[in-house]
Amino acid sequence: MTLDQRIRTEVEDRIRSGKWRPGHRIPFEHELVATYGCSRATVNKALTALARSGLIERRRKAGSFVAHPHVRAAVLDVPDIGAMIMARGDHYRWELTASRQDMKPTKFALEMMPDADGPILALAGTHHAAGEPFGAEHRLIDLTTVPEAADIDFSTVAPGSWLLGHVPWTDARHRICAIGADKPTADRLEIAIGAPCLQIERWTWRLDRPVTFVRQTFPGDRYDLVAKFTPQGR
Amino acid sequence: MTLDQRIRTEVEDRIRSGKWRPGHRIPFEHELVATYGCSRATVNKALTALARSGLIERRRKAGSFVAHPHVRAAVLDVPDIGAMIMARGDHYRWELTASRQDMKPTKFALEMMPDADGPILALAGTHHAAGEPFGAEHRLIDLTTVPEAADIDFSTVAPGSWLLGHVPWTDARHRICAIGADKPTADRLEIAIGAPCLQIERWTWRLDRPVTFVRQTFPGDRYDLVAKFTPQGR
DNA sequence: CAGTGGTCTAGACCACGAA
DNA sequence: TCGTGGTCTAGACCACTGG
Repeated sequence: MTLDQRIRTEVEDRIRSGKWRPGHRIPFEHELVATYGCSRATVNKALTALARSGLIERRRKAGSFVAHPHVRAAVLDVPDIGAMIMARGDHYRWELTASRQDMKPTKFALEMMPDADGPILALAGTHHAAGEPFGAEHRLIDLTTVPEAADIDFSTVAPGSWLLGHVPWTDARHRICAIGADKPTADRLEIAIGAPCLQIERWTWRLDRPVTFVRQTFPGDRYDLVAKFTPQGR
Repeated sequence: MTLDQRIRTEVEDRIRSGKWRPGHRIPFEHELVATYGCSRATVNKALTALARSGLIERRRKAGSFVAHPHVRAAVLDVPDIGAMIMARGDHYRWELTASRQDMKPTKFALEMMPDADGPILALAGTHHAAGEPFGAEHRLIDLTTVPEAADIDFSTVAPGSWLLGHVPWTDARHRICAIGADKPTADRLEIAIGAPCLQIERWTWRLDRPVTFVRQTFPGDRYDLVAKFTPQGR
């Protein structure tokens, strides 16, 4: 273990154990320099890392303080659906049920991707796990941002998998909610109308250009989102 | 803007714009030292930050490379429900409907908090927004880890708010799913039995000791989870 | 105004790993 | 082998800000 790691973990341990409560002033840099017998750069590196992770706050002239709990952030893995299904040992299949290329955004596309103004590729399909419908997907791809998508055969590769591997993106936004299945979705997923479903909508951008919008609908009993995380602010 | 920030953003811009594709070798540290006319420590600081954020990978002797997209991580804000409701301008009220202290974990508690072995505080209640039921909550608090909780009046303060401000935690896990409302939940939320609901379960630990388990159930039309994020690996 | 953290320098030694 | 990144040092100057 390096020295700056050691300083960081020793400070962190005192905070996580509650020995240093929120608001407590931790030793000045020059005090830690004396304690550890190292240079100020090393102490500074350790404390700067703690500040960046949100565990402490630093104020010039005043010192460094254990941060108060503030916003809690969860790290939520959102893997490729096909990879996820295969990872748990089930057979995966993507079924493309509709594909249409519009030169101008349709009403639905304008609503979901208000920044789009050129041609849009609209896809619909179903993810199958172990032969059973697993989730329904509606997707819009902005062909101005991703012209290559026009030439891809999305009946053989799921659009999510292809985009994941071929299109860099810089920002994304998720919306997660519970809805009752409507008639077309219920038919595609072979469930009852009104059955509770988890719906995930994701918008993806690349440098302020919209890349794709996707709405995925999963029967409530077939899909859980799981997130493990540690606090950002204390 | 500091020099290391400038180096970082200039490298980052080239990557995000696609000029440097995944796998591209970025200049060696000593080359950037010559380019920017600064010391190696400054270049190292910038590149180390980029590596920590997952944008580049660094290999001794070989150099630094633009990372390939790998796992996508979403940062999901999970604020205090009361604070969230008040933040959007609605009146918030917490209604405690049940409170029980068990010296030994009940069957339900053992299922949800298998590590618990001592007294458990079991609470149930409803969050109200603008006078309407907003979400139902079932909560277990491990009184061995959080003995202070035994003396708190949870009819006046929501347990989530109190725990958030008083109990440090080190790990948490979320599970998010869609379910149909059962009879008791439907009654409390004033919705139909079977109506789609978003259910969030959260386990919280402090240094391997269980702190609390909570199951929150929200009518599907009243609660969305929203997550904004940027990619970790490119 | 004085002391803190923020940043930077010009060196150094070392471990790793590709050649 | 030997160039790379990883880490560290002993200094320095400065901006900010609390007393």
